Amino acid sequence: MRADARKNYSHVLSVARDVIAEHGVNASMRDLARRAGVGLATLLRHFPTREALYEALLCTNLDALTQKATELETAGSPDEALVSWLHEWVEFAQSYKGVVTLMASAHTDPDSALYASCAAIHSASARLLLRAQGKGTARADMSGDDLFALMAALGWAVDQPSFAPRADHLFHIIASAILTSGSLEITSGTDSGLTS
Amino acid sequence: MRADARKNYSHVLSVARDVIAEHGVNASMRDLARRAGVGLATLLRHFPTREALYEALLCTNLDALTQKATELETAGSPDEALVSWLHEWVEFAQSYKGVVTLMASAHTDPDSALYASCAAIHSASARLLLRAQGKGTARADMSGDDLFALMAALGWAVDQPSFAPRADHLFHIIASAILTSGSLEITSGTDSGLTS
DNA sequence: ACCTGAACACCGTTCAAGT
DNA sequence: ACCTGAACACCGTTCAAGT
Repeated sequence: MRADARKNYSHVLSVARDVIAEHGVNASMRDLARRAGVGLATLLRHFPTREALYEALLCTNLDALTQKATELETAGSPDEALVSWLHEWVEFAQSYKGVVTLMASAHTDPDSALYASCAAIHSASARLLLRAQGKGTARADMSGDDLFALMAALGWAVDQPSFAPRADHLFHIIASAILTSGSLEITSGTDSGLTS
Repeated sequence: MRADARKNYSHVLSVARDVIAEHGVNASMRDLARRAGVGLATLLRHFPTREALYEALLCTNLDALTQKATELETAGSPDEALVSWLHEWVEFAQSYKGVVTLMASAHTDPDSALYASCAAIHSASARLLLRAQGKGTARADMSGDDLFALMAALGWAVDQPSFAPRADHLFHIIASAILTSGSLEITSGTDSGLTS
């Protein structure tokens, strides 16, 4: 890659970070190009699709997320690990408005630039679930697909402005729906160690 | 309303039913007008916003839904009523692609044409929840807002093509997250510990 | 009263022309 | 190699002109 190209590439990426923080993942590409001071066609050759842009934008976050999952696989109790993982996920979901919807549709489209990242998160989740199920602390009648769907649904909900105020509580309800018992305090008021 | 206006109104509505069944709630208004053989401006004066169109389109469904809720308030056990209500909701959510997202954003916007319908469903849900909580068969630490958020999240999930195959099971998981025990089989043998 | 074409300001895609 | 303006086919909004 030529020097000017590289400069454009990284500059667009940094401007994109600001723009989607403001307007969410459906922000206008044209507007983004304008704010980056670059031709629209230039932006689109670096990132042919919206998803390609977000893949580049989120790859470090997504890698950190799956990295965290592998750490959790050997640390602490299986149920605590699962809850911690869920917590990480929700924090990620809240980082950029609309990112969950994007990933939910990408994770079944092998052509999507986000497909691999989704698959990684999906399988990391499934491993943590399986470990907890082995100990009997997670619902036995749940598949990796179910867990991913619940994660996506929870992530979508907390992303809605109207539901965001209840995010912590919704997290708690979903978490207790996944786990079978014990490790999670149900009683209201106490913060059940969800802070990472 | 003049005769020709009335004819346009109802014809647009019937064409809209087909178009959104095909393309979901984000179908192009322009395309809809074309298919209805009517000027775009005409369509937009009958239905100034997309939500106004869907309010007119869904009002019978939505009325039937809240009607069903009031019936359930006095019929059967509170927990069974709640599950039946949840079932009705999911069926509605699946009737038109994207309708849940539309309602989730409408339900906090008093200016939306769908606001009243959302509020009606919200409060009907809250009443059914309260009755079940009175009998101790629904989580005590859950508000009407939480229930509505869970309903929306579930409705969103089953609307995603990738999650639709697991719709029944996701329904089951969410239902058992709301209820405390008993009427719904949760996991084999073990008591779920979901009691509040 | 009601309908309509057209102008407007957007959007993402594509490509020939520039350096 | 890489960038860019412009043309293209869309979108929803608005309004003056028609009946």
